[in-house]
Amino acid sequence: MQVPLFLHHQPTPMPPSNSLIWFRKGLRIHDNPALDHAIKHTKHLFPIFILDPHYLAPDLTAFSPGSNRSGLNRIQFMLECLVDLDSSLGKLGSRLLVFNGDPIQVLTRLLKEWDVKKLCFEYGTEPYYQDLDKQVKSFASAAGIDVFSPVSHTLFNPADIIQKNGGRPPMSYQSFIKLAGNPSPPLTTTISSLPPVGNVGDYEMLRVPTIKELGYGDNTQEEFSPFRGGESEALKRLKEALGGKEWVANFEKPKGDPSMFLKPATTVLSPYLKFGCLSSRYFYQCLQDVYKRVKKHTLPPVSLVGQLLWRDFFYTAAFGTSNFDQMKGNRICKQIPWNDKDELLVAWREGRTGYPWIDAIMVQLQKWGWMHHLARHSVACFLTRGDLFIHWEKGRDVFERLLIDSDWAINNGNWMWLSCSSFFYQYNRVYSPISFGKKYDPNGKFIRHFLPVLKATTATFQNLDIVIVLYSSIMIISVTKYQLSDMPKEYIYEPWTAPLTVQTKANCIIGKDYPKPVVDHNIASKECKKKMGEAYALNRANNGLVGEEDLKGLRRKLEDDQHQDSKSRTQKQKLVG
DNA sequence: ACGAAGTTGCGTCT
DNA sequence: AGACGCAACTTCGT
Repeated sequence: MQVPLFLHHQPTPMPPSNSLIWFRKGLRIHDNPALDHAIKHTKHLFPIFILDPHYLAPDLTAFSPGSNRSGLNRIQFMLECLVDLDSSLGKLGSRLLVFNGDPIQVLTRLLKEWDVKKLCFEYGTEPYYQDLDKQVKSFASAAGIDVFSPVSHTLFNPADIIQKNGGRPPMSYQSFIKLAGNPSPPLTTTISSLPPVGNVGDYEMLRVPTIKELGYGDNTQEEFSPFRGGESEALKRLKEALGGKEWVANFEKPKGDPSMFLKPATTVLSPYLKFGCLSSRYFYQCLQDVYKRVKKHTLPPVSLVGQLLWRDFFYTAAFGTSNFDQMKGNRICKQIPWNDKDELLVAWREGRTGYPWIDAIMVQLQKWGWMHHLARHSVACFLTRGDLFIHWEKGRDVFERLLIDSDWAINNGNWMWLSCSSFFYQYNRVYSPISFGKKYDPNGKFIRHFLPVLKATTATFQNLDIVIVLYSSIMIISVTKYQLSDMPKEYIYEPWTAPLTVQTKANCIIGKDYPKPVVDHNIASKECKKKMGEAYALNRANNGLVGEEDLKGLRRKLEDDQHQDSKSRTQKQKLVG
């Protein structure tokens, strides 16, 4: 049923006044309870978005172009979301007012100067929003401003689930499902027009800025994400996905092919859910509608609906766990003596581990800001418990910066999952950086696509710029030298095993044109499993309360053991030789 | 206390 | 393609 907007009867004696909707996530018109509420009984509506310099100021010291919090792909994606939102608001007789500055300062000033009586914004469950919103709400209540802050980013209210579970978030998916039940349906109101924007006073009205205007103009990124931001794009993408009825009904997440990139094996709706361009409740309802029209469909956890529930599962766990984004002081996180080998971290980050499958995925991350979830698993396992034994927080930082869909709860949750720090504990199951990719893509098409030329790392490109100026012909040679694409498929996953004649013919000498593997997977994974076993034992013995000193002690012991092992390996090799 | 189950491992066998 | 051993984790429910 559609109700004309200004006929809503409000049992309030007050005359219509000014409302402000503050967009943060939830960059959409459809199923937007904060917007729906903001337009009721309202004379003027001020729709605002605040560009926070703490988040967006360019940072030249970061390892990739962008701000200190985000790479360029996600900033670009967000700006596209804002442009689309502005255009949608425009069609309804309004517009998006964009401001620059500290959110609290900007917001409190605007509320005062515009005589706002009602402030609406989507509830934020992340610590960042919890802190921010506490300040905003206390200001509003002192100033006599009504605040409406509905939970509409997730299917459920995490607080409800935690309460139902006796105050703690459920730690397994099945127990979460049992508690969750069915989500409430999305709003059905269709907005046909919006109250006019009031007099904005002396403010200079910014349009949504471009990447260049934000000061990232001289970026060295060579290829941008193929995914465009915005609600319109989200709904288009959703419609396309839902059109494949059978595909939706038969979707099984673990069976997806991580090497598909021209036509990804998943919906790629995650970035739109992250920014709230797509309502999770609307998506959920659309999926239920498809299920009703087919005979048989897959079920959680592997189905598409199951994926939405995973999202809520992690949001709930994150909301109910202090220090969710770190190992120390995190009740649910195993204390593990990860090592601190920066050169290995950088090799992983820049896609030069010497394992083409791993490196190609990391290049896809740099260029596209998106990879298939199994590809994420593969590289996350490799960095942490599988091969390099580097802290999951370091990998988390890289993903958080570069993924266009990076989402605080989900990203941290998955890093704990993959590193066997929480949620998942079967550390003996290690992804092979060789055979895992091979089983989907035996010819190495994915590798050949993402590793044909030099990677778009800042350092490399800075060096190259100089080369271009001075010796342009040499540059061309050095680029072609890095080709891995001609490596025969027998060796594409393990190029170091190719005979020198093959390497020469492929124009790719291992150790010179493409790196040698940074670790031997067979040895490294065995050592990692052993370390995990000892770390688990320590956590068990200390009943989860592992102190700094305990961890230091175990780290020393493990390093000694490893030293002994490698010594005996060398001796064995000598004997064999 | 105990058993069952757990979104997505690998290698080897048939 | 599917089953099994590998070696064994935790959480949840009884």
